[in-house]
Amino acid sequence: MRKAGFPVIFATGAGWPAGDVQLHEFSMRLSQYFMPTLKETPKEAEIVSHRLMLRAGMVRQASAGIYSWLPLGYRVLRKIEQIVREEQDAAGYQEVLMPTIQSADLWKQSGRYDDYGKEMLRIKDRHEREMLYGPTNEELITEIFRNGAKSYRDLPKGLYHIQWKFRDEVRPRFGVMRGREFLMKDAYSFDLDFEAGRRAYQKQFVAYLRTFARLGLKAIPMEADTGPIGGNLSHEFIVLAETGESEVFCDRNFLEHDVLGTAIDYGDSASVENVVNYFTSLYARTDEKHDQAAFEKAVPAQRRYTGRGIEVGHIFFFGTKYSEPLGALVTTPDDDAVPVQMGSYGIGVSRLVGGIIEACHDDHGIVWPEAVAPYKVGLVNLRAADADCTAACDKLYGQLAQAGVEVLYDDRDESAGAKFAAMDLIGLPWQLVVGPRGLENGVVELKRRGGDTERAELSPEAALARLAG
RNA sequence: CGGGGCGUAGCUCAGCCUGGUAGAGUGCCUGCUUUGGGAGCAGGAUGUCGGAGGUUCGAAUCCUCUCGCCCCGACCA
Repeated sequence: MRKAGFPVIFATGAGWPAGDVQLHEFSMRLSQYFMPTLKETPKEAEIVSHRLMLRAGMVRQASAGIYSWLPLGYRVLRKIEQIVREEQDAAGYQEVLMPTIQSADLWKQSGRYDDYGKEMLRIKDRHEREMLYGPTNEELITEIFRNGAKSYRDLPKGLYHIQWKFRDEVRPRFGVMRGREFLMKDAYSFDLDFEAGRRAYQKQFVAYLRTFARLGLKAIPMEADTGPIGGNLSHEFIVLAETGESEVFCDRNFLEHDVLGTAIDYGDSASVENVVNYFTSLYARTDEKHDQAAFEKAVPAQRRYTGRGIEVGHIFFFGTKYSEPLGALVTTPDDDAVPVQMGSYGIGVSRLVGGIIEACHDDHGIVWPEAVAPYKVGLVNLRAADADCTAACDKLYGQLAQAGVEVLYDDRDESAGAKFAAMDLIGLPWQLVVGPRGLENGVVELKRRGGDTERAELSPEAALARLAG
């Protein structure tokens, strides 16, 4: 969502109210939006994020663990994706796009065609060739690299893509948090030797800290098992949420450190390493690895934090695990041929939508962090049948859109209660409430969605200034 | 893949035990009245009762098979 240079489209065709300005990038009338909200919770949804996503009209289940994204949900997904993209770019990674469907050949070379078992969705094409819907992309990216880079002069390199993947989970659950089809960012680093590879790993470590902080989350890096991907340098990033699947023990210093407040120079490996060293020196473990005695020894009582969390990212350094069997060799300055050193770095983009809701909601609905909210402001017209009230709303709507403030305008002829409930449910950070009662006194009401119950009556001009500022 | 549960209106669910030809709330449509926290009254539309077979004069209901979905466990971004 761009902040400047936004497109302005004047509607002239049928279907739009005559003379109305349509600013698709920034604004939407609820009367025209496809946002099928539900008053009651569909029975298949157990956990809060799944319930809220269905009720808010963000997604619909297509089949077990597979979802369609409706406009509201897709907007959030794209915002998360964009933040992830910006931080990958900032860390010096280049975006590519690999296919969802892959040939089995490379997977046989790496030996994972058998290892992956039934989780891998196997397909045959019309020529009876063995294909698969990619559960991940190490093999393919290694082949791409192998064909395009031959020398140490081509290193280091970092590539990433954001693509749908499929893992045929035995038991998909928790809505988009544990779907079979999911959107994932995966990045891959290519370096000449272990030391350079370790630096690449550390860059991603910092990029992850920044990414999750920008998403409005507290994410804690924890030493992790390497799982079927293999290797020995690995961290999981766990987002704190009361409803998280695993119990987490950590030093409170994690929660208080502001990574975004620190300027990062990715070109300065010493400063990157400092950040990594700080975070890896603090105690942080999931219940599986938790050692109460070690916890008490490492962390003073007042700094001990116990909570729950959801895994949203995982980074690995795995050296030559794929470059060796797949023959991704580079020539060294001494004219030797050595397998390239690799790491891979995943973020579950679609999972994050659910993860953020798990971390950010209350009894009334979602409470979006501003960075990923589908719209910044919900403009509520309390009396759509009242000409003056509607005129005031229409004016504010146009002004907000022109100012580049993303606004969803509830212009429906519904009861006030229904509108408030819908706004709370979809969780936009600001509610701008306009009713005849306030207008008599020249004021509108501006409410902050969420904990701090910030709420003020002020003139429309002041509200506009506050939101556009 | 082991254990459990559920499929009846868009959504939540009743009816099933004890067979007689389908209901409620909510949502949707129309009209009127309302309007600051999911409004009121009146009228209206909506179902291959998940599917297939069987038993029966007759099946949402009983029997068999099957498909789908959910929960717990093992597994995982």
